[in-house]
Amino acid sequence: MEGYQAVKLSRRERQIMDIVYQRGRASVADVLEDLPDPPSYSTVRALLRILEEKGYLTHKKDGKRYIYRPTQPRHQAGRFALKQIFQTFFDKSIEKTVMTLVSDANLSDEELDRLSQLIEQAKKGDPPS
Amino acid sequence: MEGYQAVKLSRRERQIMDIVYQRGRASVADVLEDLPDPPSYSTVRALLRILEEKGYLTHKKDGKRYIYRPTQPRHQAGRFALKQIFQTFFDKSIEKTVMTLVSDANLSDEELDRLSQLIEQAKKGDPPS
DNA sequence: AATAATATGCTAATATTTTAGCACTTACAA
DNA sequence: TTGTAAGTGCTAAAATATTAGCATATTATT
Repeated sequence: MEGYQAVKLSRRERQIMDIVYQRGRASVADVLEDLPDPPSYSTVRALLRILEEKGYLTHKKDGKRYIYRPTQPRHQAGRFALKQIFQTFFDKSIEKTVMTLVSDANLSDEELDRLSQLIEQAKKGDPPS
Repeated sequence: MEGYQAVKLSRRERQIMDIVYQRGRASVADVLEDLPDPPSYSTVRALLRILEEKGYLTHKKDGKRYIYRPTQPRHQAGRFALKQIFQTFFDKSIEKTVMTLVSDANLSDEELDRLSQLIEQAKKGDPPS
């Protein structure tokens, strides 16, 4: 039960993992394109190789180039990252975190309706903590 | 409008910022206590000094020791961090992010009620996007 | 006022991260 | 096929981050 161990990653490694998660899968060129203060092509390749060695990424060949993907499913990594956030910035309160998201989001009526539904379900289904 | 530039921080710097945000304010000893794979006291002092130089922290004296605080308010840093998360892991969808939080949270009935209220307000107040 | 305990200031060594570059491979097109 | 463009593999240099340790300061206690 490890999750997305951003804690262990260096700055560049983290940036790259974020990019790969955002895109779902990425070539070296893709990553380079999205990287802030972009380093050289070689650098990106080296980092991708390291991340693969560490087990965070895999690659497969696509024509002559490699396409990298995260080994951990995105949803799972996302949950881990969220946990980190609400523990660090929102007094470990999920409620506060949701409040902030909803307040800032400017969601559409449909989105809000779906959320209402979800909350209703939660009320029925789960016993209060 | 910069926010919490985790992107620019090294691994240790990030860990330390997280600790200081979690605690609100922290002495060197506090930080050391919470750091994973804890380094030496000296190390922590050096990193805190660097983070202060970079403008992320300030300190004031409390008796003979320094107490460090973030310069950016926690709420603001939290919003920035959340943005990063839902962009990276949830298709830039705040709705998906909230869904995940609420599903996983096992919130109490009271908390759920407060959320319902918030959503109702959002429906009335803000025009749909 | 002297001492002990607990801080910080600073500097330099060490370790890790980040980088570039050269040698080799592969896919494709002339 | 052979040339070329666009990849990768690897290694070692350079830059940054991390660390320890000595010198000095501060506070509280005796």
